[in-house]
Amino acid sequence: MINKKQVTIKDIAREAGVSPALVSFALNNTIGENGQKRYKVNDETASRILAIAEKYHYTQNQAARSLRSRRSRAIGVILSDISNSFFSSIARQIEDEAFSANYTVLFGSTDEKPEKMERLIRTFLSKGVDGLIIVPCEQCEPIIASVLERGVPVVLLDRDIESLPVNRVVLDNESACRQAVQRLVEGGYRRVEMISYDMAVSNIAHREAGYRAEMAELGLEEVVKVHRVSYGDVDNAMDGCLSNINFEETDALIFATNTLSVAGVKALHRKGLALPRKIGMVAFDGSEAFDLYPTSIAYIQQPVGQFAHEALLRVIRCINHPSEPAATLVLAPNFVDGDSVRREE
Amino acid sequence: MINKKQVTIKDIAREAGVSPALVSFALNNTIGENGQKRYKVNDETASRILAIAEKYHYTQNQAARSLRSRRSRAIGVILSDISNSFFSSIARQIEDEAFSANYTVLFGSTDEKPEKMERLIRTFLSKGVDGLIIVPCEQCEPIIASVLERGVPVVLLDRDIESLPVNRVVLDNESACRQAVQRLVEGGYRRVEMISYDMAVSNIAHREAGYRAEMAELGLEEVVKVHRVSYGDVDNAMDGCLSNINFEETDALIFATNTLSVAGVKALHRKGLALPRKIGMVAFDGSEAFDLYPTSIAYIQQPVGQFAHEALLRVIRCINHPSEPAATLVLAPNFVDGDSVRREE
DNA sequence: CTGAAAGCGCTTACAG
DNA sequence: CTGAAAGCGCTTACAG
Repeated sequence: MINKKQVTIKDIAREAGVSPALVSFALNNTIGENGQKRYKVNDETASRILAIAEKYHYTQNQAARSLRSRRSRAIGVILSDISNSFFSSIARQIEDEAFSANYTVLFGSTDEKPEKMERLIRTFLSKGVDGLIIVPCEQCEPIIASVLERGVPVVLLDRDIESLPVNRVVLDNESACRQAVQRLVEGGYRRVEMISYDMAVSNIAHREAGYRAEMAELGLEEVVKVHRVSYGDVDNAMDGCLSNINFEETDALIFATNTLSVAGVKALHRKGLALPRKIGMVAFDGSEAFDLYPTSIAYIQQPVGQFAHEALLRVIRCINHPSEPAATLVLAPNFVDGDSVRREE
Repeated sequence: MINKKQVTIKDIAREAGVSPALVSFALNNTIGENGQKRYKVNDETASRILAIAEKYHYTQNQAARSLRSRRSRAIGVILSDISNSFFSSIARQIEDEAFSANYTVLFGSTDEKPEKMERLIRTFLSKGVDGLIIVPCEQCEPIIASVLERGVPVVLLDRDIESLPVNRVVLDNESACRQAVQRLVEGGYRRVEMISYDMAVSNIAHREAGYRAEMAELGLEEVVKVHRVSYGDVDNAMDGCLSNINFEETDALIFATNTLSVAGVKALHRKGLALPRKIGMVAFDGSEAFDLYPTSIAYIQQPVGQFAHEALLRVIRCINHPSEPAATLVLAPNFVDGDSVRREE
């Protein structure tokens, strides 16, 4: 920014008749997170300094501060796609809470591409972020491992990389899908299949595992079937996927992500398959799109607020206490009931 | 970030047997936007330097760079709410294009509150952003004026503040709503009313003005009516708003924003008012929610990509050529047809 | 084409 | 409780 005449600590020091260092102390004590002052400054001089700072609308030069203190008070958040509602909601909450905690946040979207992940991490690191919240994509374990080696605080969000000693906040995906199976079977469906992504990430894997486990538990292993569509043009892929399903046999579908769920309902609609009579379903995450659909759709609700809150909390804690061991937080899903799990007789 | 042993320009200089300054020149020439080199470095030494930098995974310390060059290569983007799909799509596009242009972006959401706007601007400025893209909210003219006075490059997005000498990228809101009226009237509706926000921002004002102007032009001024709901809990507000409308008289509704449109369709649905027989409508922006609705809904489509692209382009141009006069870009809306504007006889 | 020097604005030990 | 000094890593004129 081209600032004609930015007021500096020196200007304030001159006017107050003290040293620049003292101004720095005074200023940072007001900004300090907890009540206690690290460097005690005479209350009187402090308030004189603050008054002058106020008068000139002094704003700290973050670049100088970061350079010297090796802290940027910025964190990087790397998501799959910030225009996906699940991630944009999380982004919004992180933004708000980070702001309150006096941090700014940089967002980046990977589109599930490891190259983008790498570029984003590099950029954010050169910007000097104090920590990273990351939704890992396929094949990015080595990248994240190298970040950890450099001692950068990292929290993995939504998806896990089990082999890494890293903080994580994830959903209990297995139990989520177990519950989905249970409800559908209780509702009168038997041949429950899953539509998932062709993507090697932990949440997808656990959702599939939960589905399989519960089907087995209910003695339905012989009808287990997971259809996988590739990430990208979902609407198209979904039409293709559904055309491979024999709906005379298949009773119900569980969709493994929010995007798949919305695309799925649309595709079923296009095929003229009536919910819940012809086919039952459970979605992952709610959507505005369901509100106007004639049948209320049951879905697995993720605690978005908790995701955001916990991830931020943990990354900040990790910044302030780098030696604490990494922790895993598994959040409980909430099943939201709907008519789409009740076959009408 | 606590970096045990970050490689600096000095380390590279030592290994290459040159001065730190030369390393800086060499590095920045590769990074330089256009082909021409500002400081010419011997090709051989340059490539030697680059090889060493590569070898040690050198990443520039942005804080130092910003402090010295007074450029951060960061821009701040202040929106109403990044979890609103219109804004999150714009955010995503800005993020991508900024990344390609070697800029990082900071996002902030105002929730239409001038205090938040002010805090965000202060924070971003202290972070040293090179420029700002702002969706102004009510009562923030003085704040933005003071930013302009400081010489900070600003582009206003989506909404205008006419009194300010500032760059802007906005929609031709008036023509958008004129068209909406035309289509509804052509489709057999007469008593067209508008549902808008109780908010003093330019786009809302122009949408209302367009509606009024076209109604007048068609000789329907006596049935002009604008209902205003307050920003916040839209679903609730919408129910309240609709309960004040006599649907024996009112023929059709134009909704002034995307949030109002979705809330509107839902509320009409709850009231059991069938589209398009009982009531016609035009939405502002499309929505996933409409895809599953039995009647296809006509809407005014905003060129989201252009919004993002042009705003970024202009803020960067303004950063590089601060003396160029401010310019206004008015984007054309696109009317997407649907059955909701055709009254069935 | 290359080097030495100054300095961006701040914080951080270190003395007093 | 307060001050003087050094230095974070880089870029930028200025000489050569």
